Amino acid sequence: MKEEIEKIIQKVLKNLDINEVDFSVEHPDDNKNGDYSTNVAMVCAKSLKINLKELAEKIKNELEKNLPKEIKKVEIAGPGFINFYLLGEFFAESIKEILKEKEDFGKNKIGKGKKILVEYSSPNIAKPFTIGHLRSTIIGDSVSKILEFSDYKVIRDNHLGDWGTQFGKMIVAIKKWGNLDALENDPSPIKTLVDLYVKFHDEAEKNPELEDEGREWFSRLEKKDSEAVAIWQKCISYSMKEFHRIYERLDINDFDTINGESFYENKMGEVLEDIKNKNLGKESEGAFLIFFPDETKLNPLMITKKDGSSLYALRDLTTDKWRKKEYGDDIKIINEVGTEQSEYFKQIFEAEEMLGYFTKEQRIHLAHGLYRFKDGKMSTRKGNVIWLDDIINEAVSRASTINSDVSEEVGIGAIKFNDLKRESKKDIIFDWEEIINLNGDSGPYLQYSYARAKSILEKAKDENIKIETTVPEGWGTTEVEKLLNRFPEIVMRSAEDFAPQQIANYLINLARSFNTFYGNTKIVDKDDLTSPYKLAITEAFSIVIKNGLNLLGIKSPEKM
RNA sequence: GCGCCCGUAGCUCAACGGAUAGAGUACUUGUCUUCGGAACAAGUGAUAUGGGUUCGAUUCCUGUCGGGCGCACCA
Repeated sequence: MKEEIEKIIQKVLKNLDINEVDFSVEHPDDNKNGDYSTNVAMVCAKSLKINLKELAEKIKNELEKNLPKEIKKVEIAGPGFINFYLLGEFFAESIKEILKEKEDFGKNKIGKGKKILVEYSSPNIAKPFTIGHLRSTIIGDSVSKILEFSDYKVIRDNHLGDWGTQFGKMIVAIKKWGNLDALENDPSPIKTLVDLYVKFHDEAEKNPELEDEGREWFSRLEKKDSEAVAIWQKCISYSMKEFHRIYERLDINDFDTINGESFYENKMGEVLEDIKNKNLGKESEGAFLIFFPDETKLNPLMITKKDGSSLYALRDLTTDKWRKKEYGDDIKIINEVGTEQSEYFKQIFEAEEMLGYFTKEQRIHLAHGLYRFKDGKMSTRKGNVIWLDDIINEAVSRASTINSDVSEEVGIGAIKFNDLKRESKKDIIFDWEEIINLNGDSGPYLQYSYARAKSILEKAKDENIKIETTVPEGWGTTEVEKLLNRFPEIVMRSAEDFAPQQIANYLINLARSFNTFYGNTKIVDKDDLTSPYKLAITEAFSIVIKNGLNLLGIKSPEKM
């Protein structure tokens, strides 16, 4: 419809001999101002320096000659907007469409089947799966789902942190204070490993030589020293077991590739050569780094250390080069990583452009902010990590006060929604009351609304009432109908911006309009159940909200 | 010190350069003995600050203040 209106306006402008105008057609926030609205008159009046009101009238008159049948009327309002009001039948049509397309409703083609790789989650081996990784996991999963829904060919990539100096340190700690055999029977080996790692840092403060020892063991690992490799592999197997358990619980386990950094370890030579061939690298204080043309804007990027061993940046460049070879030159890559690495990614993107690997359009750093805590209860003290399990368990236990049968779905959904409902680059103030609240802007509220709709439909089915999309007199323009109609457009925008937040906020508005539509339960009386069109809206609502929740990775239990 | 990000009701968040800046929560009030009342409705309450661009600025540019993050051998 939007496109149709744009076309008509183009035509009208042509008739009026006005060319090249950059106008827009949008939904007014307040639907008193119509279903669609255009600023075309204001924009034209400016560039043509003519009287706004006269022009608006002229355009309006011309428009009225060309209106499609779904448009009821056109009006000039406010500072010069031209507003379009649609007939109820238009919205009833989209209800029909929703009932027909079901889980496909909202799909769009903006991806045009192109490949896009989303790197997310990426926990570190032998480290806790923290709430920081949780954010990346939740956002990455949702963005992947949204892109897939929008006809992208999505490659979900879990880039495990399984390489780096930290493993040298880990090996030193295990050898000094740990016991490999005991680890084998340890019920929670990761906790033990983390304790050892913390101990390493404590000891290293008193005794800095330990750091050198750690670097040396990492160097041995890079040279495939058998003892180092054996210990390293043990760490991986303990961690992977733990990660799989967590992904299972979060219902996020459809990664296409789980290649750790170590996978790219033997491919780094090529990249080093590229850097040398293009003359981009320079030595400084024994280390090897890339300097950027404008040094005031971008700090140099270190590639290898003075002992020759690799750094994160080299492994990342190698990873991306491999991806290009594997998935094609025109692939886009999204890294879902915290905001603290913003500058680092700028360096990487610049380097990849200079190396001729990718253009900047192909590289996206989707950054997320930190978790912060309102009450000091779960704040991080030094050396005290927040374990993801503790957070999930608390969420589930709080959700069980709502309904114990589906507390797992509700608790986890609540955490996911809390993460996805806001702009991801901003920090999250973690507040349990906000997260679990059944009435607020929360996951449970959406799930509740869905269950309510399902229950109404169930009841109607028992009473043998059929759903029909014929619009009764005076219907077809309620808030909930209008919002249902907008779902595809919201999905599209959310895919363009990689922003699940837009779907999340839309769903809240939709659920609220639905609950307002039914009012308090007293109003859901016989009349409602015998109104086949009202049931059609209910059914459409249940479909859309379920599709939306799916895109956020949140389950929709039918009973709550 | 330099760079990036953020300052919107008491609190947590919205608003594709557009119309009277929306929600939730908290607080006040009303519907009211529940086929889902953990509901619905009403009310109080905000763009940190100075300048600029624009027909129009929470949004863009710029100064100030406040907060977060990053800045060479970690990832």
